[in-house]
Amino acid sequence: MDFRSLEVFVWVATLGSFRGAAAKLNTTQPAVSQRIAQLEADLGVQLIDRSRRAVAPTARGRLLLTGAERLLRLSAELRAEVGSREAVKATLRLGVSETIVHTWLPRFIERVSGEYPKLAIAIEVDITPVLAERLAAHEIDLAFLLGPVVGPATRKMTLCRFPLAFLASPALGLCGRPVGLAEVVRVPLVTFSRRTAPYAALAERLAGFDPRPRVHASASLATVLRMALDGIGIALAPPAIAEREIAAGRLGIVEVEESLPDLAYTASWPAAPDGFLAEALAKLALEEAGR
Amino acid sequence: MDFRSLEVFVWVATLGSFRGAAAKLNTTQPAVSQRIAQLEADLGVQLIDRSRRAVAPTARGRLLLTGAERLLRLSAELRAEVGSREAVKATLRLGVSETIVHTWLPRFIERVSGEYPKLAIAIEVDITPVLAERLAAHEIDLAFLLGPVVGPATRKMTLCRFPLAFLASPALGLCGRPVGLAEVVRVPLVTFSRRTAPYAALAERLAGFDPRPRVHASASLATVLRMALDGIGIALAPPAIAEREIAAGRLGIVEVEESLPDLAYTASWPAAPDGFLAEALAKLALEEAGR
DNA sequence: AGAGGTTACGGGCAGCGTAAGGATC
DNA sequence: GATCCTTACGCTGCCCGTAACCTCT
Repeated sequence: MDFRSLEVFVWVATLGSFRGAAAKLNTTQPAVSQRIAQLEADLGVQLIDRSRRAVAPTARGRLLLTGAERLLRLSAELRAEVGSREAVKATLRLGVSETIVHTWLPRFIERVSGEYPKLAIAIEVDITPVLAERLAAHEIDLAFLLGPVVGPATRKMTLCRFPLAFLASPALGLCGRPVGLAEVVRVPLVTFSRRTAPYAALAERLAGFDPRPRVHASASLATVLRMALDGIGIALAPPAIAEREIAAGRLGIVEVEESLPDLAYTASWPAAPDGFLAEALAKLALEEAGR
Repeated sequence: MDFRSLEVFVWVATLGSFRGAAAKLNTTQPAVSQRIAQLEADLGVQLIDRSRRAVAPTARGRLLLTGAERLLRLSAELRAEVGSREAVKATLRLGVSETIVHTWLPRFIERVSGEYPKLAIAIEVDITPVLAERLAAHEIDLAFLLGPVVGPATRKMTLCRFPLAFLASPALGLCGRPVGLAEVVRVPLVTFSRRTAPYAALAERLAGFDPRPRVHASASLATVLRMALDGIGIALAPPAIAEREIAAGRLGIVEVEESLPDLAYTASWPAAPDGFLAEALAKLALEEAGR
């Protein structure tokens, strides 16, 4: 009975699948089989009921599950307490919204590399709903994304709020004076992907307009900016992602009275026994995002 | 960081010695060295201060010590909770007083073999003070001996009480009628080894007699009985050890008014992280001793 | 000089991945 | 028949024990 076997068992019992546990643990399915078989032989007890398609822990297995989760949690806490950060050697899969990539993610990565030099971070950039799914499927360990993730098995921490603004090329002549929304929407708007919360909020706000304003959506925030820079449309995005362009005068903030809700970004991670590192990184992210 | 490394570390930190830990864990000193070095590399922290003759844990090491003890205790509890007794595979070193060997130890061994078929028990028979020392030195894991063991790091459980009696060969003509102590001590007494509590109690009781009664002491209880059977003296011992001889009429109980204190036997085991099995066996012993 | 910890080296075994086999829906 | 778990097999790497070395008292 070692930590590794307990970890494998916890994932098999939680996911109800040997293959799923193998995928989660970056190993092969026979390796998982072998560890479970060995654990059962070691304890002299059947732990997993394999008779059905979806495997499930037996009564004894459920007993072990709670105990194993506690042991793994305590061992992770102990590691964090006595071990040096320099010695943390692992790979953490991080999902991030593009907004964050263009704001404080570089600072965060720098900070993590300094504090955990042996920690490898695998970054996945995608829109919030995709990341939320991957988080639920345990395919990423930590995500910085828009709004809280629903689901009981997820822990979260609010990181930062970005106000939304209309960003336009100065060539459009909309900057430097108060402008009504009706005037703005004569030019196409360019914003986040259709499946995101800001797009939905914008669509709701524009519902009454006739003719219906044109709204372009891009899954790539960099592309949104590019389109605004080229005068194709007005970007609805956090000014924070375009600091350089605004400072250089290539983009300006359109002074619209009506405000859209801020974008609240949160860190989310599964409340799994290996979530301790994710929580530590979330705290670091909070520090960096707050600057 | 696995259970084995934590166990090795706990013993090194507790005993203040690599060699001592190796002896306790039935392995070699280099193996202990390697495990500690590996644990330190794994955590990226120095855990043991080797600068002095008696090694000691560093500040970080003390942190790890408390956490490791808790983890080991919890894992032992988890094993006991979900694992089957048939699967318990270990060697437990048991120290027993000779009295118990001659009474309920065979029943106890039988019972343990039934409940824990893969558990090997190494029995050491000796007098209580020797066993208490060996217990303190972690050279035995569990002891059934006379009276409680002093020491803060020891847990105990009262098992049984044996009344003391004077056992004499019927040829001496002392059985079957009330006899005063003064008459008894005309014959030499034969009892436990000089270093034991019953011997001390007897010596105190006989302090006022003149001439001083002769008292033979034997480290072997079987020899005490042999001497009584041969009429060399009167045995002061629990009748329970001589049931067969009494039933066969080869020994009789001398009816002396003044009674000596009962012998109270206890199970004792170190409050070490691996004491869980010892505790379970002590409970079994309590059941068998109570019959 | 002796006791105690470290380093070096060789053998054994557990654990993993690949590949083939069997059971269940 | 497709999916999922088990079994078989070869390999790598860890861990242990033996032995030689270093250090401190």
